[in-house]
Formats: sequence, C-alpha cells, structure tokens
Amino acid sequence: MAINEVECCETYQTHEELLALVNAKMPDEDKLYDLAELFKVFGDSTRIRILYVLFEAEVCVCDLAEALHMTQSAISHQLKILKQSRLVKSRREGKSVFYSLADGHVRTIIAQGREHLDE
Amino acid sequence: MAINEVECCETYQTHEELLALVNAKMPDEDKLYDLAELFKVFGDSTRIRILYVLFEAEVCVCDLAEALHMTQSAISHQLKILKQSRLVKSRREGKSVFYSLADGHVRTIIAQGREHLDE
DNA sequence: TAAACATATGAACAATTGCTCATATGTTTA
DNA sequence: TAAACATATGAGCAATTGTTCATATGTTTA
Repeated sequence: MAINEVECCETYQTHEELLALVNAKMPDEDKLYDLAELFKVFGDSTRIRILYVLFEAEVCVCDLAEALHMTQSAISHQLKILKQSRLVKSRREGKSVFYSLADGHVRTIIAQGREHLDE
Repeated sequence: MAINEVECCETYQTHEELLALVNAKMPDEDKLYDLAELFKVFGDSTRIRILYVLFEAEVCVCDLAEALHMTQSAISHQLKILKQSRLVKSRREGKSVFYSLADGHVRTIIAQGREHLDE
C-alpha cells in the first residue's frame, strides 16, 4: 500500500504489478488518440464502401458517387477524411481527380475485421 | 448506354465494367454495416486503452477503472460495447467480473493500425 | 474570356456517442 | 436477513458526426 492509497476488490496483491505493467506497456496519450482516430475512419459504412471500390480500381470522384448512389458532395467530404488519414491518395487528370489506396494496411485491417465477424 | 442513363466524366468507357465489378465484389449491405460497427468500437481511445490493459492480463472492472483513472460506470459501459462486439469475454468470480480478450484478431487489428501510423 | 464540367468546402441540422449521476442487480459476509 | 461490495444500466447532456445545400475553386473547351 505504499504507492496506491485506494484499493478495490480483493485482487490487490497484484495491483501495483498491474499498474506498473500498464504504465510500461500503454502507448502515449497521443498515440492512443491517433489510433482511435484512425479506426474511427473505418467506422463508417460509406467510407468502407469507398475503400471496397478502391480495392478494385483507381476511380474518380464522380464514378465513386455513381457507383455508390451518393451525391458528389458526400463522397468528396468522405474522401477528404480518408486522405487526411493517408488511407487513400489522389491524382488529378484534367478536370477529374482519381483516388486510389495509399497502402496495403487498409486491406489487412478490413480483412481482419471480416475474419473476426465470420468466426 | 444501355444500362446507365446518366454519365459523368470522360471515363465512361469503363463505367459499366466498374459498376459490374463493384456489384460483384462489394459485400452485402448488412456485412458492410457490421464491419463499420466493429471498427467504430476501435474508434474510441478509452476502449483502445481497455484493450491494451487486457493485452497484458485478465482484469476485473474495478482494477480497469483504477488503472485508467476512470469511473466504474464509464468502464462498465465501454466493456458492454466491447463484449457485444465479441472483442472481450467475461467471467464472474465471486463479486468481481474478470474481463479478457476474446480472440487474436484484436491484437492484429491494433497492430496493423499502429503500423499504418508509424510508416 | 465565358461557359461548362469536376471537385472541394463551409454552414446547418439531425442523429449518434461517451460520460455522469442515480439506482438496480448480483454476490458475499456479518 | 441486512449491510457491504462489485458490477450493470437507464436517463440526460454536451460533443461529435454524416449528410445536404449552396457555393467556391480548379480545369478544359467553345
């Protein structure tokens, strides 16, 4: 009881051990925040659908809007979020802007999510 | 122009191809919704912190609350969400309830998220 | 240069979310 | 059985979020 004055249930023999472990292994506040922000991006079915389209091809904004039956504005707002998280990248070609996946983690993360749901 | 009456930018030679591909590869509405719901669970830093504690040990609610400096109620509400998504499981032992990770996908998903952020 | 096209963006609004507070439920012990 | 302890839960509130609408920015073409 040197470090922690307060105790709760009867597991207190390992309390200090647990708290030390948590302090040692827990990432920084900033890192945890960024991690949560990243997963938040995956936490919307419109953005998931956009990513699924981009799994297949590099696509411009208006084609994405058409394929997903949504307005250009809605898609554009979501693409901005995906780009800020560096999940997609863009390339201008004349009047159009083409979007594609930025890296392979997107596929892995979504694949793991599906595996979890399928088990 | 048999199937789609509306066109947008000049990439329309592949429009029908794209739309067919999207229809073929895109998971069902329900699956997409569940996937987004799952990632929403990862999209909160309190829940991420809970998961990080559970990476190290099976822990009861009051110890989680203490380790994360949060109220028992807040932790309990979040544990309910984690359990509904089958990311954690629980076991009662007397007055206490001990929580632990439900499967390995949690670690993989979070690890991939961190990899993405670190690149 | 003006019009048309493709995309981006700010404001606004409804819907969702995480926490707090009060209290209910479940378990043990005096 | 009553009191104490550990956890769960419903209501309420502030904060966040996804879409729409209007409009701005950027590019091409007549």
